Amino acid sequence: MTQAAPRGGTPTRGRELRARGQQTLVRLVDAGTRVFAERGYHAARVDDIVKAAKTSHGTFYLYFASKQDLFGAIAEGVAAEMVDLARELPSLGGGTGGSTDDFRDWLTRFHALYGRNGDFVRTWTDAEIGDGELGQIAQDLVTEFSRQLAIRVRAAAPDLDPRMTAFALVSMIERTSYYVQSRQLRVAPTAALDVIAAVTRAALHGPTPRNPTPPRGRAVLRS
Amino acid sequence: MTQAAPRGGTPTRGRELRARGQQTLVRLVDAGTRVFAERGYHAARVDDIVKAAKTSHGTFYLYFASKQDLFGAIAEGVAAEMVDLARELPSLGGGTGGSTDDFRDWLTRFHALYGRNGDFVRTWTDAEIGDGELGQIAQDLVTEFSRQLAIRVRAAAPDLDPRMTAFALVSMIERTSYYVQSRQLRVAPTAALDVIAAVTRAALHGPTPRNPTPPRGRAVLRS
Amino acid sequence: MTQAAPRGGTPTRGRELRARGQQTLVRLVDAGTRVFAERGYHAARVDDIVKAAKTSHGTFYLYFASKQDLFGAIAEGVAAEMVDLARELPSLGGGTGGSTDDFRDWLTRFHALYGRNGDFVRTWTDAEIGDGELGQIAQDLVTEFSRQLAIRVRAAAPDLDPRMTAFALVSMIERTSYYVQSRQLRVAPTAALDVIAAVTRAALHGPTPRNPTPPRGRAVLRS
Amino acid sequence: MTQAAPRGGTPTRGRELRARGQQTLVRLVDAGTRVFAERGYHAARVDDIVKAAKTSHGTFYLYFASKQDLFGAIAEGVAAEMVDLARELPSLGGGTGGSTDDFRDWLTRFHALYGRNGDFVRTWTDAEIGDGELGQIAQDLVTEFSRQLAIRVRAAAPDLDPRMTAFALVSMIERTSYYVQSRQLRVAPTAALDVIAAVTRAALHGPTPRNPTPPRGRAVLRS
DNA sequence: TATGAATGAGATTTCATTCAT
DNA sequence: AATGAATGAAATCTCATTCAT
Repeated sequence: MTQAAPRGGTPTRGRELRARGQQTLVRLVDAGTRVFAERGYHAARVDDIVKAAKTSHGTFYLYFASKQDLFGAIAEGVAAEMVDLARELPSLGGGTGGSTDDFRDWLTRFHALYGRNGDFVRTWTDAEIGDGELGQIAQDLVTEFSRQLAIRVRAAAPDLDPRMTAFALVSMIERTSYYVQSRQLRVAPTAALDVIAAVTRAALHGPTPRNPTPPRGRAVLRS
Repeated sequence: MTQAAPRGGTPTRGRELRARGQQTLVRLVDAGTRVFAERGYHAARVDDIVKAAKTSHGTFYLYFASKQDLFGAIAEGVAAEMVDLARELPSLGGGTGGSTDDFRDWLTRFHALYGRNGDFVRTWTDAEIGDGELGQIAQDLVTEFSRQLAIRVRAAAPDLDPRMTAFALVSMIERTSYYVQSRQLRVAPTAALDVIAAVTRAALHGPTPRNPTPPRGRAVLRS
Repeated sequence: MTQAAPRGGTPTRGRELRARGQQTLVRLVDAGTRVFAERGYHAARVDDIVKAAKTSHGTFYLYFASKQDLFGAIAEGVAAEMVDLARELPSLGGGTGGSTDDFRDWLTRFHALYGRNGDFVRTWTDAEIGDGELGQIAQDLVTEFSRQLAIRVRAAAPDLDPRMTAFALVSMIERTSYYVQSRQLRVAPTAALDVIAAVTRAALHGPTPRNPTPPRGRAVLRS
Repeated sequence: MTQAAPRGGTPTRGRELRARGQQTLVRLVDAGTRVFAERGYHAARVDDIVKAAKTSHGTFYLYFASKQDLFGAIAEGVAAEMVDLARELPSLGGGTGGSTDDFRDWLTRFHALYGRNGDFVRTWTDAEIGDGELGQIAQDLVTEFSRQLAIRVRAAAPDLDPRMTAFALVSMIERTSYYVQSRQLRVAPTAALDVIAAVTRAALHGPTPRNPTPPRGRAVLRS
């Protein structure tokens, strides 16, 4: 999970930046991330961004070809971070080892990363509509995320359809994080992550033992 | 699940609409639904909508106070439909009856409804940001949806935190439907719904008995 | 020589204009012609044009897709007028009739037309550089103009290269008109036209008899 | 015909340039000539120029006060060259000697010079509009050119209005060169120059004796 | 009830010029 | 003497909304 160094848009490509330029670039990327997250892609004004970055319109276009270019640059960085994280998904247990705790830890890291980037990620839907390239980034991210998860699912629960299960779990993980972070679901994050972990575990291996000693002999409830 | 009669905006409120007016109103709502779904809230132009409705700008503002007003009207209708559906969620098994098949059927109905409204629903994120009223509708919808599900969860699996589990499941159901409908996850809808149903069941009651060694003698329905 | 009815740009194409719209369109075209002529293409601001047309920015773009679109529309109209005039070039004497006076009259008409459009035409160089379509209009105009003249030249003086001679004469006619109209050459227009007519005549048929009775026997000067 | 040494703008005036500075100045002037010629005054970006000169914005303004200043400097140089050439116009025959061949040779030199500078000269119309100083240079050039030609005309053909005839001929010479150079008139330059020479000769002295059947005995064509 | 036309605030982007090193 | 970075005024264009018939 490397925090990808911000990467400028067209105008910057090929230019070597000195210290001062680097600084400005970072300020613009940071400001953009903040403003996009707060207002959404369309409502975010270039004016807001340059004000937040304490620079000028002209400077903005020295580093990025357009508002969309900046958005894309940020999106790529964020996507890269999240893909990196996905690749570090632990094994999900089953035959080959890997403990539930590993996954629970990973969820914590995911939630932390989502906490930093989630507001921005949410705006993708806004920005992507009608735009090929941006939609692609988002789609690739989901695809790769699911693919990584599917690999673990296959190993842990060979009977399940790995791809579909992975999509279902990714959906749950991402959206729940969103509801928690957006305060639409007001609970302690740890509690929410526990539930996600439990559902995941149940989906793959069976139910979470809820009481320390599961009522012995209790047959599985008929559904 | 009543398709809420389209409700005009301020300009319409209090006016009795004759047959012709009703027709125009319906045309505008339909056109709006289509255009918003295709382009998203911000990219949708009032011009597109009136063209699709084969009417004029002037007429638009005879029926709706603003673009947002139309969006809100549509959103309310859609939300009402979906809440209606949520209220028809069957019992999820456990002590009090209700079969897995009932839930699976309900999922089919959900998917069908989402098929009609999903594209529009997706744009809520786009429209809502930074806006109080619209965000409220979306939030209320999710809340009510989760509340209804939570009621069933509580009955079916008293040991689980109903609210949090409900949110996790709603997240999964909604997003997966989205991925399927948007063709990002290219699978037969029925297969996807089967997986959702299975995960839900596992989360509530334990793992799905898988084929290789079906629990002998056990009467319970194969999943 | 029909004054081509002004023709709107993309936004207008396909729309039926009512009386009021027609009026506005004409006002914009007139204002554009004036402002472009005064300031040149680049220095002309859309703001200047809409002010001169006593309308608003928004309205401008209701009729024309861009500043260039307006320019092109005007240019096409002007070019059409001038081509029409070129087609009315009289025979230039020689075997098949046609008197010098006819050509002199035509020059008067040309000069009058150039008087109305010349300032605008001058700006073509400005606008055309780097733009394919506009350059084409200008080029087509010159080509057609020369072609028409070449036809007359061929008939009147079969020994001359018609195309090249035509270009040379067109060059002279156009530029001299320009110098006269721009007051760079401060002479009575009629005098200038007389000279042009004389040079043309001399080029085609021989020198103008300058004294009522040309010195008989005077051998043509060795070239 | 001296290639006027490039002359720096305000910032340079009064400064003594060392070898390196001289070099940079020349590079800028060359680049400017090229870029202005290619793109025209308005479309030429200072950025293009400094890139072509392999230097920086900052440096540009060390040598020239503004984009216009550079343009003016180049224009002055070009104008000087052309005026120099105009002053070398040979006598045009008539009483005082001077052969047609001399004029034809001069045309060749003119065409060569125009070949080097024509693209730049063409942009004057673009740059000059609405601007006093630049227009002045162009105007002075034409005036002086015509004045020089008028002197020859007066000597060669006393009956003609020298000033007006000179303008007509200059118009033809310049524009035809332009059409040839811009490839709008696709002919061998020598052929075009022959025609120009012939028309000039005819205008001043009478028609060129043509080969096939020189009109026997018949004096001048009816006008 | 309907509509074509008009509006103008506001958004993005450009680029000649200046600054700081 | 040179340069990368910064500036901001100004230009073009958009589009939700209102007007007038």
